[in-house]
Amino acid sequence: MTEHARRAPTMNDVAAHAGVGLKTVSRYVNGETNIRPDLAQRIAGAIETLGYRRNLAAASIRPGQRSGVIGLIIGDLGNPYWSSVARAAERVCAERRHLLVTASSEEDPERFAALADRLVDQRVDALVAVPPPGAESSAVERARRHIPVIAIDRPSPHATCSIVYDNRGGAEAAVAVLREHGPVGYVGDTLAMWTMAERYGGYAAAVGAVDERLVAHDAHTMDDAIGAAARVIEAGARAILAANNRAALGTLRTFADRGERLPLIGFDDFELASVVNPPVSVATPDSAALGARGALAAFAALAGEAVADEVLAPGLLLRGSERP
Amino acid sequence: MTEHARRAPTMNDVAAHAGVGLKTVSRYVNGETNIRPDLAQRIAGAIETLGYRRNLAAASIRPGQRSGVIGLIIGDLGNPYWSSVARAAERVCAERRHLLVTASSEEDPERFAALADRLVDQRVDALVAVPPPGAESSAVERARRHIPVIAIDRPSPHATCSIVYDNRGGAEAAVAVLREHGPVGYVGDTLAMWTMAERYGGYAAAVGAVDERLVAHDAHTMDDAIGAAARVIEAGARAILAANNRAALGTLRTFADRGERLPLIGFDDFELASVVNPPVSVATPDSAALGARGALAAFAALAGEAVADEVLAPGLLLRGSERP
DNA sequence: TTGTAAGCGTTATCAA
DNA sequence: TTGATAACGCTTACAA
Repeated sequence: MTEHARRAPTMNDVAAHAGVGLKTVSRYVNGETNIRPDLAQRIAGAIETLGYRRNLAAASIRPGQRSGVIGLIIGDLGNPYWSSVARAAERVCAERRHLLVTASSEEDPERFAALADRLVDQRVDALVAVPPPGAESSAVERARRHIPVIAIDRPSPHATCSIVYDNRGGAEAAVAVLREHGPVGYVGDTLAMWTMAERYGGYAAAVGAVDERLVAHDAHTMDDAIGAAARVIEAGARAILAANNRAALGTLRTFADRGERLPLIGFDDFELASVVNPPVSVATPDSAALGARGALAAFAALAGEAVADEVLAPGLLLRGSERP
Repeated sequence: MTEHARRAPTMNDVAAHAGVGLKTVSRYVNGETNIRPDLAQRIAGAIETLGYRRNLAAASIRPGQRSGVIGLIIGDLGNPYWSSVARAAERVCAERRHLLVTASSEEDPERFAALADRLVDQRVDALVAVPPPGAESSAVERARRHIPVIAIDRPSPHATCSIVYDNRGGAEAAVAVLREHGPVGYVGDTLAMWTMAERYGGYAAAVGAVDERLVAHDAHTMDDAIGAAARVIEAGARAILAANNRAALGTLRTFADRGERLPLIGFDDFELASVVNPPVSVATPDSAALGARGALAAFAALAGEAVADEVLAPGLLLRGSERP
């Protein structure tokens, strides 16, 4: 039951048990080759019988040594967009035999700062983070003094580098497709979010003169999105750009309520987007690519390589809903 | 650029800078109260100007000290079911100011063992893990000698305790609802998976005499699931129990292909299950509860409290698809 | 090839 | 209340 309460055997215990010096055990454990075979045997036996496991935390406190752990701060692990980022980052870490500590900021600057500080204190080797809107800068700056910090999804001026999607370009491309059906409406969330501002910027650039009645920035919740979509449709929109997946779902719900469907392109892919009828087209930042590139940049920075900002081109997945 | 290359200031540096003893800084950093205010001031100043961050990894190597990190091994972070487990566990950890290292086993016993070993080596305080089908026992047993190990989703005989859902009961309840419409078909994955075997067991118990033609255990991929569902329907099923969400999606696709819909209850909730028409009913192990209870059990074990196996009752979410 | 001794950054002991 | 001094489990000179 309380088996684990017993003091864990140390490298010293192994050395004593095997009747060799401490350093020889260290060599063995670290896979160094120059060890007499019979000693190696004895050490292996001692490790086995004692149930010895090396203490990586202890090994890593020496300067120049790394912990083999990467930190990741995303918005919310429960959101498919973010969990996809995390999964991709985890995969890159696993290939390099690193662990990943994942934390959710809930887009709260204070929580973000606390998590970033904690991760630095825990001595993760590098930090991949989605800076929340607002005053994240000091937290990033602080972390940056100790470890490489890669900002993803949104840029951060203090990060080692930033990897973001071309949200603006994605919106422009979507509008270019929708425009032929008539006035394009826009349903999105607050412009305080960098991604939203970028997407709206792309929309505005593509439509030329923005008709404010065709635009909604208050799709904060699903209900808000439903209302916003209804408003935009009633104002005369003949096609809709929904600037995130909540807005897209709300718009779909509004279509159902009104018994009328308009050409629609959403933003951010969502599960089952391909299952509803017609399948929903989306301009989608490939979240997996974000996570993967972020982790890769972290490893590059750790290896001392130069890392540069990246802007990943958004794919436009046309599945059918962009047509009348 | 390479700001972080500089050697990080240590507690000793702070002590020297503030002109106080090492232990006094330690006291200050650990929030102990018996410190002369003026010394506290000097220390705070030194910490600020030096940009000192304490090294939690170094602090935790002392026996009896904990790392403040919990390990979690799930099937795949990219799967909403598992990411929901992770998110719930993370939330419980965050409340207790702990970090969570999440790793995906991909249901591979070897990968699982490697991850469990690594997490123990990294000295996480406790391990919450989903044991993959097959020979996980030795890995759990090994980890168990060092730290509490909580098995979730599936039982493990070597774990400190196991927290699972009543899959059998959920399947029985679902069949009880579907039965009135005629022969109930079953679409699921291999019985080598503990959860599948339990669900199928519940199905078999509820239908009494199983008609093998109405049963498919080969829904490994979405395509397989589509084929399996078609077979079961053609064999005369008048209602379907889909034993995981892939099976449910495949069955929905088959309905669409055939232009015919049967009463359906799925297993494991999925995003947008409530959005498709009609909304899909599911017998759902509340994955969030699994993660939360798992983490809570880990903390209980760490606190020296007795922990016991738990079987969480599955909820049956009837949304409409269970009717003709 | 092997082992001793000196750290690494922190916490704990204990005498001042 | 304070601060030498000794751990903690490991790695790394440096000898042997």
